[in-house]
Amino acid sequence: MREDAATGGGLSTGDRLLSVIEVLGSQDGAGVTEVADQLEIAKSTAHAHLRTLHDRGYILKRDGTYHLGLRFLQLGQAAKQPWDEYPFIKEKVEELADESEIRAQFLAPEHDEAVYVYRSTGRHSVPTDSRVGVRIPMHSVAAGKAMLAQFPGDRVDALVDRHGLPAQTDETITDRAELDAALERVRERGYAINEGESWEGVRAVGAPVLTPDGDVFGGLSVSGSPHRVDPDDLADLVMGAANEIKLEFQYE
Amino acid sequence: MREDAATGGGLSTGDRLLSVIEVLGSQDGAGVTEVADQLEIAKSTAHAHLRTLHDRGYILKRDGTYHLGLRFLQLGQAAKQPWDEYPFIKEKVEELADESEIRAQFLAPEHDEAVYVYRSTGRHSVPTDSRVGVRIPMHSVAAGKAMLAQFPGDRVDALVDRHGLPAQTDETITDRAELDAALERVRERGYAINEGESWEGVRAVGAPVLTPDGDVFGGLSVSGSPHRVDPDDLADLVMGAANEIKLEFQYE
DNA sequence: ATAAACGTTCGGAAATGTCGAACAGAGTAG
DNA sequence: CTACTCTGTTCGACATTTCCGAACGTTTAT
Repeated sequence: MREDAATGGGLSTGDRLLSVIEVLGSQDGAGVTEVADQLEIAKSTAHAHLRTLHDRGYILKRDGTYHLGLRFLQLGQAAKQPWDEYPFIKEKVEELADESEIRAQFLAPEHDEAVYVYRSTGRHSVPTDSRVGVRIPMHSVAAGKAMLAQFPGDRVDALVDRHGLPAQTDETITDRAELDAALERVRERGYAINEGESWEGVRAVGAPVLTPDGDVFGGLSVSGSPHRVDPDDLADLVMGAANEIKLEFQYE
Repeated sequence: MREDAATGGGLSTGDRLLSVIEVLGSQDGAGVTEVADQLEIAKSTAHAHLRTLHDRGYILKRDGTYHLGLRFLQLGQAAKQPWDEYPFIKEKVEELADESEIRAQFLAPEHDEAVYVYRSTGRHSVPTDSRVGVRIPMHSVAAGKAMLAQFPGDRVDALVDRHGLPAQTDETITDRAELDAALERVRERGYAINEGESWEGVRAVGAPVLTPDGDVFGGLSVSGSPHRVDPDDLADLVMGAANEIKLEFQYE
């Protein structure tokens, strides 16, 4: 998959350990042979890695296959902590979902991708945090485009160089010039629209969340089927919420 | 800390990588030198590990120090998935918190420890998932004792051999005979009580959550200051909720 | 009962992680 | 403004480790 480890002073063994973790995370449960096959390493090697993770309590055996253990839940909470420090972000997401009666979400930029940090489906919500932690290319979601539009040009350049503009649907922007035009429109309007660019038949309206200093802190969006998402109605709501978060930072 | 890696076919490099992750997770942010000092390894070694994690997108630099990245949030969600498969568990925790008007939680047994999976403080909750993912010795919490009481004797033996009975407060059970007596009482009554054994001034009532097959699936408990926690009132509520979860499994 | 698949152990060859020293850069105190 | 200290970074060489393949034991399927 990646050869980055050898290139540039990384540790290939550690790299492989992470690959093993990813294999276990991307499916529910895998055995020694399955891990070895997927990573194209010897069974005995896969076994050694799994043993390391098991001895340390990071994975466990259930029904004869290995699974990620709850230690990752602890690490995940630790990783999320910087956002939990500002509880009003989660509150605003819930407010937004309640008022708009569609899904609302807050995404954070990380390593040039957008990551779902909070999500709410309003008062009548299915209580599970579906999609939390999921990474998605920034150019393919409304909140991501809203953030991109705030980045300096060279940062966008670097991002596109590294990841390209992978298509999620037929509507995804895959052309650099088209992206620039879209970002320019976002800056003019102050909000971004996603018209089936990440999932067919899903429309979203997103706005950037800035710190008082003007740094991009994340992106806020609401999404749902097109007939329930009217940008003219929702843009002010989303931008307002984003701005309220910005103001809350003042009192920290 | 641990020398387990060398002993028994583990990979010491991978072991060290996990240690680096733990250092970053146990505090907010650490630099190369700090990691090296804490693990007593060369700065250049710590640097190599951090680079590996950084190149793979697992950690990131913020304000000049390294922090866990949101990729761990994704792994954490994957680790939690087996419980999210049964949404009624989370629902029952919330019900329990609403009805008792104190905190309610569901803990899962893993690697001989109890891990907070769900937690609710009722309708007027602070919405953050505080304590989720935290690991705690089973003998020191109500839900943990409730689970322990269901384990076969040799499993309790193995657990005590491995971890001992570390004290959290002056009230924590640290004597094996005393633990056995306590577990026997739990079995008689059907529920466990925690009287300041994990935190001073916190009382809890817990019950085991079993599968229809009789396996221990987890533990449910409510907790709060003693004057708000009357075991005679709450035991039936907690045991009832635990039993309802058991019944829900039937329809899966 | 036989076969096939899986997890596990082991030794040796080859690859790689570790260390320390040296370099560069940022920040601070004088 | 300079000197000093702290940080993060690079590099080469040695020693350690990882990795593989083959063989063994165990379970599941035919």
